[in-house]
Amino acid sequence: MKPLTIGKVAKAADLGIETVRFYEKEGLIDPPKRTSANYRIYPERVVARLRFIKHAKSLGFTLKEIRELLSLSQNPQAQKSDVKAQLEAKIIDIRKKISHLQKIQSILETLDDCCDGQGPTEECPIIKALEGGHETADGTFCPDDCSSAQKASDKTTTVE
Amino acid sequence: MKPLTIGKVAKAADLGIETVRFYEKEGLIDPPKRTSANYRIYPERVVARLRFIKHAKSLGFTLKEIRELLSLSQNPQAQKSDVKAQLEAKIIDIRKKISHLQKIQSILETLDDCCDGQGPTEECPIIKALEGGHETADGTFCPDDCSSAQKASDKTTTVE
DNA sequence: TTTGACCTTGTAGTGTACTTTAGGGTTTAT
DNA sequence: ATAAACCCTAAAGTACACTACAAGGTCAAA
Repeated sequence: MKPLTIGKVAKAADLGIETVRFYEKEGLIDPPKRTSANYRIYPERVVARLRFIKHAKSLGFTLKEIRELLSLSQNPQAQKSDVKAQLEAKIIDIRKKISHLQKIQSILETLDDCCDGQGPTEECPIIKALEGGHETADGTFCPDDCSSAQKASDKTTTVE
Repeated sequence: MKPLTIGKVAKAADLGIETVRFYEKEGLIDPPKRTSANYRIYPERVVARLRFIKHAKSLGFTLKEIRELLSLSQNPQAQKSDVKAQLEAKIIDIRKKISHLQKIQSILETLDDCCDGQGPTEECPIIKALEGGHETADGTFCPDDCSSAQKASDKTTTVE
């Protein structure tokens, strides 16, 4: 009755039409059959697949990783443990990102503490700290002596 | 005596030559004067500026934000509180990223727990969950009923 | 019948931060 | 003198995931 055109599947999966075509081009969904007017007509199950893509993406999987997950889900030889392994790799990945951000957060907080926010930027300890400092093994900045910079700053700004 | 050419400042700041030229094009460092052969000759202080850029970048600032920080540091009208405000905005930014990743992490762990990793992918509860589910206000996936999916899976896989 | 909503293709643009390539000229060391 | 090491420009390429545009063809309703 109602052929499932691209606009309908896009709406059902809450994606843009262009995105659906893009996913076809990227091999994430199969090229569907066409009407005589060359319109794409999809089977119902493509909606679940598009939802899968959307949800996996929101959990931090890249399209490349999603392509792998989809091929696992379609391969009768594949084991659930293969999917589980991909998932666990992503968990590790996310944990690493979190701990990197936490490290950055604590450095930013240190820098924030080292400036009292009084006066012009000429003697700004934050800027001074970023001009000096060094990098740790992972390339992240690390201030050399923020606390002493704060002391110096205190001395110059608290003389009354 | 030894003119500070682009190769020397790049090395001193631990950046590629191309990156230094790129930062000039992007307005992060001033165009330096040139020799008669059109070679760039830098003042000493450009090294501190490049180090500043590198360090700020490693703390999660974008080039655009760094440009703003640099213009604050050069503006005699600017207050330290302006720099501090930028820093605090970035801290909030990083905190948001961390909490988003923590949310994702817990969802991924839930999904991981809901699969025993036994057997082929046909009945994979992880894939099933990602095809269903819904999105929360921020667009992140949320499984509908992972525990019940696990129960169903248990039933089919533990019959002996 | 004509208007508007839908569909088609291919190509180009977006943002971020570079990196690479092509095709030269210059300086320094041997 | 010549070769290696350095410098120059402009443009294109990279990765990621779309998004927009141009220039059409098709379908349903008023």
